[in-house]
Amino acid sequence: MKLMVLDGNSIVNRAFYGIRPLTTKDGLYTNAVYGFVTTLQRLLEEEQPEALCVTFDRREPTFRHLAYEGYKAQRKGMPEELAMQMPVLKEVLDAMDVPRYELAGYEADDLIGTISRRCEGEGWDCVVVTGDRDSLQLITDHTRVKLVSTRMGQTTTKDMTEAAFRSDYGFAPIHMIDLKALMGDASDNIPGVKGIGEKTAMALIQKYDSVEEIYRLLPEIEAKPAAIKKLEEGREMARMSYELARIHTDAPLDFSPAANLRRPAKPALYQVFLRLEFTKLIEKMGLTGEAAPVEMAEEPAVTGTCESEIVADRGRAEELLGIFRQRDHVACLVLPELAGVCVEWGDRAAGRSAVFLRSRLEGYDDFLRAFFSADIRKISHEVKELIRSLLAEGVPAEGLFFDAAVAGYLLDATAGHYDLNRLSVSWLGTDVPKPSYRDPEAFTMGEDPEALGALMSHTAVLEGLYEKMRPRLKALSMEPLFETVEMPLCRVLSEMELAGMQVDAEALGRFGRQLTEAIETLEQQIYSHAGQFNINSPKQLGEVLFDRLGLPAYKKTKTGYSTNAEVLDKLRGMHPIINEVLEYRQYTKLRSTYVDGLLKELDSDGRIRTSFQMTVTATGRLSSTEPNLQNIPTRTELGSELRRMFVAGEGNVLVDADYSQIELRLLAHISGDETMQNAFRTGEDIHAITASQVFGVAPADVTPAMRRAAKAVNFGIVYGISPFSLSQDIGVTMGEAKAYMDSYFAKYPGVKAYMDHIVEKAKADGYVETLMHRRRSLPEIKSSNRNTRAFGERVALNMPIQGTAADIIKLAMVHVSHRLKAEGLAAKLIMQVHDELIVECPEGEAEQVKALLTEEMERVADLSVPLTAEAHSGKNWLEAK
DNA sequence: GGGCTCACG
DNA sequence: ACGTACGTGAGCCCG
Repeated sequence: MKLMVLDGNSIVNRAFYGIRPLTTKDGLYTNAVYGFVTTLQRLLEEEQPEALCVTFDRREPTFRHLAYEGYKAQRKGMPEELAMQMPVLKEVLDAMDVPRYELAGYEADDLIGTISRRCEGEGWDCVVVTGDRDSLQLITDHTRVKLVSTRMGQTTTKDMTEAAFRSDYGFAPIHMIDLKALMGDASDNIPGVKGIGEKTAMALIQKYDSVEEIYRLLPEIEAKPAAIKKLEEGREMARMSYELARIHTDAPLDFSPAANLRRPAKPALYQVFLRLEFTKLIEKMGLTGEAAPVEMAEEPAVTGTCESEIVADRGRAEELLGIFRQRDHVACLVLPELAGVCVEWGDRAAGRSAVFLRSRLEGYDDFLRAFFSADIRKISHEVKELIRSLLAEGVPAEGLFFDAAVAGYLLDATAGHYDLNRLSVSWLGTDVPKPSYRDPEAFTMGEDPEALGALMSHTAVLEGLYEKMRPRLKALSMEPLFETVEMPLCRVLSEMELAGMQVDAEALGRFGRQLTEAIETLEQQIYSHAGQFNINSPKQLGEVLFDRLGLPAYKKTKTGYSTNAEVLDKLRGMHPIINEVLEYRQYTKLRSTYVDGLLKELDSDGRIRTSFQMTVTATGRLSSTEPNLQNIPTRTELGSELRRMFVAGEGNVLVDADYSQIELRLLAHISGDETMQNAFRTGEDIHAITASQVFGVAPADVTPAMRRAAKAVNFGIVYGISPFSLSQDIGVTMGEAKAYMDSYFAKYPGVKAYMDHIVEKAKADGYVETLMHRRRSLPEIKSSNRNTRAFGERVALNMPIQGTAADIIKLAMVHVSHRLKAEGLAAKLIMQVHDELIVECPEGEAEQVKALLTEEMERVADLSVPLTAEAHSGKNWLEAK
């Protein structure tokens, strides 16, 4: 029989510092609890112990404090963000029915010591889990310590048995106490013997085993005279330290291993996890909310008694459409492939639902057209996807005015996921597990009542979400952003995704073959220097460059040598292999990500269709996936050749319009800095003007190097700069970088003031926002961890700027799209790359479209500086830039 | 699945 | 002493 005992404080601390701040919608910190629970789950799986318990320290002083006033005196208190999680953790453990032990006057260590001895006394084995090496003294034949350590963000455990300990330390575990008595322990403020360090102490204990023995033989022991002198002087300290380091195994604890046998979690655990929004864990641990008080318990279909129906005749469908038109709104979800529509209406007390299935309802297509017309107002989930499937079937798709995923994203942009279940958990406190479609066929035929019931529950959740989220959007002044930007954008993006971009597949193929030739040559050259190896493996490449060829390794990563372009660049000229590897990397990147990657995504009509993600980024930007068309190369000449492969369709051209310096203009506007605003009003090259002002030279005397430096500072400011990173970026010393920044801030005091102000404001509010009130909550900024806090400060500087730029271009997209239609043009918006829009249109429309694009893009925001956009047209993307 | 590298704004 | 610019996505390696 085996009992596992956790050092609660040690594990929770490790979890807290190992995971980025994590909060629920209501601002409750949960990262330490989450880390603790996942660690515990992993340990249980690994060890499969029959019994389990956790020990905690208490705040009261212990006998150690009484014995020595310096004991742990310098140890800092727990940071507030961690302290507030402790009661929550205890609640979780109680709900998991895991016994926990704490005792005034004793540390967790002493309780663990006591527990392990009692286990042994009753013939049990004991596994101690802790990050603290003190506990190693407890190791015996029947007690093992699992040391948990976090290095470089990686959590590893090391099993310390008696044998493992001996091979590491060279003496028996119990003499860990003696070791500590000599060398002390800075973290607990155990003094040890002054002047005796780890090396000497280890050697002494290995030779003489114990402090007692060392002092018994003192004058004659084998050690340097200086060490002997120090030992003589430190005799008292050693005795005291011994007492401090010795873990007590006789605490007055009411304990027996059998009382700690593992028990199933209580139903309360589900409720607690819901509150903490641990949906992943709920799923993984298979928790259910049988006891959950859910309005939806009286759910339709499942019981068969409710007000729900599968609509199988035209007349009834007509009748229901009439009812839907009378209502303020209804909720709807569709099945994959548009195989059916589930509609829910009425309030939660008297909800009704109906399912319309293609397989069961004659005239289903007519129903779709009627239902998705503007006279029925609908709330739904993932409206962009819904509109896309409707448009693909030729159904206009109107009247969708609320998307729960998009609303959820606006209300918490860093939540990460907005599936209905998660939204339901965090907004309604109930969960609606995904229906398992055991037999998809039967389901779409309406013959799987359980799955049908689940679909209806999902639809029913929408109404609840709407009722909770709408007032919240209003309270945060987000209604205009939601109603005039995000919701209309759903349709615009659907249309863009459907349109796609035409690609010259033959040219792309040719380009790929050229790359392959070059790659094969380079491969041979590289092998000729170093023999065959996998050049794509950073590990193998690192070994070749730094071990075999002996080149200097400037930088390391968590796992070994760094071989990135920055490092290799410094090695240029030291060996011909370097240039070859850099070229090889460039070519293989182009071939695998772009040539092969894009050809894989080519549709049969010669066009590539990306998906735009509108609920992913923390700042409000879009992202593009499968394939990502927002990172097509442009910075190198060879790479930009790929843009030649993105072409306009027959008889068409591409019109490309981009904002000029939108983020810096927003910085000038938001910060109110007059000098920077004036710089933009002159309409000249902003980086050159900055250089002239920062370096104090006439505009005509600005050298390219000065402009480069000024540009780097301009960018750096927007990202939340530090002298170190600026110096890295432009290759100057940190002192010089600091000087640039100082003179920048002297020239643009408004920018400096803004930076200070926004950080202060973010600290006070716990969030930052854009001009249109798009919000990002920022728990990081109150962190007690320096690095985390510094990250929060940089985000506070950057998000309002990057996010406002995102607001602006999104609004422009909506306006552009509407105007292209209003003017009866065949032109279509097909692409967005953060500050750039691409329209495809017949050649004859090009001039009109250029004018329309720049006009709409410039008009959407009224800033204190001009907002300018430039448009060009061409037969392909490269030409149109 | 995480780490590294590299493509973009 | 430490770690070091914001926001993304994809391909590849390796445990």
